[in-house]
Parts: sequence; structure tokens; C-alpha cells
Amino acid sequence: MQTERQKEIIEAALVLINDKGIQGFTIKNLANKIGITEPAIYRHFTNKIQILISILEYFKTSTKDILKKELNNNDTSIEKIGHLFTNHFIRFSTTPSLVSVIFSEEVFRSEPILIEKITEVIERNDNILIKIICDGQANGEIRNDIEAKYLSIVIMGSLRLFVKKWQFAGNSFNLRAEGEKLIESIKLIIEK
Amino acid sequence: MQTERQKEIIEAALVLINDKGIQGFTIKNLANKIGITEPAIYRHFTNKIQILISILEYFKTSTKDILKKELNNNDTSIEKIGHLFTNHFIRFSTTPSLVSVIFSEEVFRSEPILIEKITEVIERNDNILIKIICDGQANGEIRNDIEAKYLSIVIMGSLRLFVKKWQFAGNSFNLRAEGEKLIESIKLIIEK
DNA sequence: TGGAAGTTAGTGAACATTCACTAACTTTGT
DNA sequence: ACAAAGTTAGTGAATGTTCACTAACTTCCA
Repeated sequence: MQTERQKEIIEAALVLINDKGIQGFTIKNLANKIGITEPAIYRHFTNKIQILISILEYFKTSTKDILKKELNNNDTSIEKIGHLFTNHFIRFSTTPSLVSVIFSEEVFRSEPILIEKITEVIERNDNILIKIICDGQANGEIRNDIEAKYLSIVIMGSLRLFVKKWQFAGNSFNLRAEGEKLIESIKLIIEK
Repeated sequence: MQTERQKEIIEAALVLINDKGIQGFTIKNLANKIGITEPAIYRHFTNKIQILISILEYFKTSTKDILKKELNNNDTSIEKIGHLFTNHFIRFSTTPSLVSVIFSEEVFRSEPILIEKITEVIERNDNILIKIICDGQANGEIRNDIEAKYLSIVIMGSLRLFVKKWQFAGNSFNLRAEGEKLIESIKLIIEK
């Protein structure tokens, strides 16, 4: 489990990465943000990479909660996809710095362990989405003139770009409200 | 105009960024890659930022050629969108490091001048795509139950994610061939 | 022969990390 | 009940390394 201070460091690191990119994520900046000195950071993490690893864990577990809740209900496949993304929009609205994690290939490029971890997360999410699509195609809800693999790229790609635009715009529009419209468009696209 | 050496530096920088990210883009690595010493770089560029600016210019002008050729012919809107992306796939296949530029928000985050330049490029491409979609909607080619703005996110987002996956996979599959299938899927999605 | 393009050898600043040390707690033995 | 011993979370100073960049010298070619 994580101590209060560790959580504080992880959250500060996320904000730092979100605001200034990897280049801004230095131990000095991190310590300044929290209001302690640089060496104090090392009382809570053995090194910088461990902080990044914890960020990924933090994201992974908080994603798991969303997924569990959604996947095991009796909604239709299309409804499931809708809810999945609504939940993500809510999560990103509450903690905008989390967005950096889903576009973190660049941030985590430095270390093979990090690349491995991020690949794991991406692949798991991919597989979940493809599974939902396949189910929907099997029961006639979702069009089957396009392979699930390609539909998943269309869905995930749309949402990623949309969130990226929100991040690029400095979170200046309502992700939740605008996002609903995009979700509606995607539903129209994938339905049979 | 650019000298041979300047071109060589720009291309080496692109490869470096593509292989190792921003963190790998140092003057030392750049000089090593070309086979000259660090100070020699400064005979050709006043500083590091100028190299990044030149990369963006390099991308911008080479994109302009593709766009010009495609926009002023008599193809249908859907064909135009298809050709646009086929051409990009060909370009990326020839010069894989160019992919880094379209995902360069992170790389160019350090300098306001760079952010401005990359924003310019993104907005121009966005507007061109939206224009094509609107034309297609007006003449009944493209579905109009979804706003052009959202369709453009779906199209652009799909292709970005697809190219990102290709980059992430170390360019291990045939972008051109696989890409054609994605383009066909997108055509099915947007047609009336 | 002179300027362009290269070199060697440096600069200060920033980086992650380690050092010796301390103030303020908690635990433990008598 | 209370002091000795140990722990936790912090400090300022310093580590070696890397960074972008520069001054001064040399080589090469038109």
C-alpha cells in the first residue's frame, strides 16, 4: 500500500508531467511542488523510475474499477461502450492530469520496464473493447461488414483524439458534455 | 534554402527523436549519428530550437505537396479522403521517422514558438478534412446525420491511432497494405 | 589566400542521486 | 514510569555526469 506522502508525490508528478511534459518532471520541480527538499523524495521512492512505475499502477487500478462495474451488467454492447467512455470522461474531468497517462508512450520511453507496463495496459484495454464489439456483432447489435479489429481502432482512435484535443486546448471545454455528442456519433456509426 | 549538411542534420534529428524520443535528442547524439563533433552542429544551426523549427518546416512543405495534388482534382469527396491517407501511408513508409512529427506535441512542448507552429499545422489539416467532408455532405455522398466536426475526429483519430500502433510495433507490419483495409472501413462508415 | 567547415578543450547550469547529520516521534526493558 | 534505543522524515552540502553552447585553433578547397 501507499503512504499519504507517496500518494502526494504521485499526484504532484502527474500534474507536473501534464503541465510541462517529461522535461518538466525533475526531482527538483517535484520537491518544490510538494514543499520539501529533493533528498526527502528519496525517503519515499528509491529512484525516479519507481515514481513513474507507481503512476502507471495508480492508473491501472483506478481503471480496473471502471471496467469491472461495466462489463458484468446486462447492458447491450453498444450501451456498454457508451458507459465505458462516459466513465472515462468523468474520470478525466475530475483529474485532468490522468490524460497524460493515456498518451504516455513518450514519457515512459526511457525505460524498458515502463514500456512493458504501458504495453500491458494498452493491450488489456484493446482486448476488452474488441471483446465487447465481437459480442455485439454476434448478437446482431453491431454492424459486421467491418472487422472488430478495425472498429476498435475507429472507436478508440476517435476518443483518444477527442481527449487529446481537450488536453491541447487546456481543458477549456466541457469534456463530459461534448464527449456525449461524440459517443452518440460513434453509436450511430457502429450500429447495424 | 537548406544546405546538404542542414538536411542531413534534420533527418538525423528526426531519426533520433523517432528512435529514442525527446530525451534522446541531444546535440551529442546528433553529432555522433552524423559523424562530426558537437560544435560542428553549430556551424549549421544557431541553436537546438532552430533544428526543431526546421523539422516542422520540412514536414509542412512536404505535406503541402500531397495536399495540393489531391484537392484540385475531380475525385469524389470519399475518394479524396482515401487518396489523402494513402499518400500519407506511402510517405510514412518511406520515412518512418516522420511519424514522430504528427505526434510531436510532447517534443515541441518546451518552446512557445514550436507550439505555435505545430498548432498551425494541425489546424490547417483539420480544416482541409472538414472542408472535404462538408462538400461530400452537401452533394449527398457522405452521411449527414453526424456533424462534419465529429466525422473529422473519427477519421483523423482512427488514422492517428493506426499509425501510432505501427510506430509502437516498430514498423513491423505493412502500413500501406493494412492501411488500405482501414481506409475501406472508414469509407463504409462515412458513406450515405 | 581567405572563408567555410571542421577540430580540441573548455564553460556554467542542470540533472539524479548520495552524504552526514538532526529533530521529533515510537518502541522497549527495567 | 521513564530513559535508552530505534525509527521516520526531513535538512544542506556535495557527488559525478550530462547538458547546450563557445572560444580559439586547424584543415581544406575554390
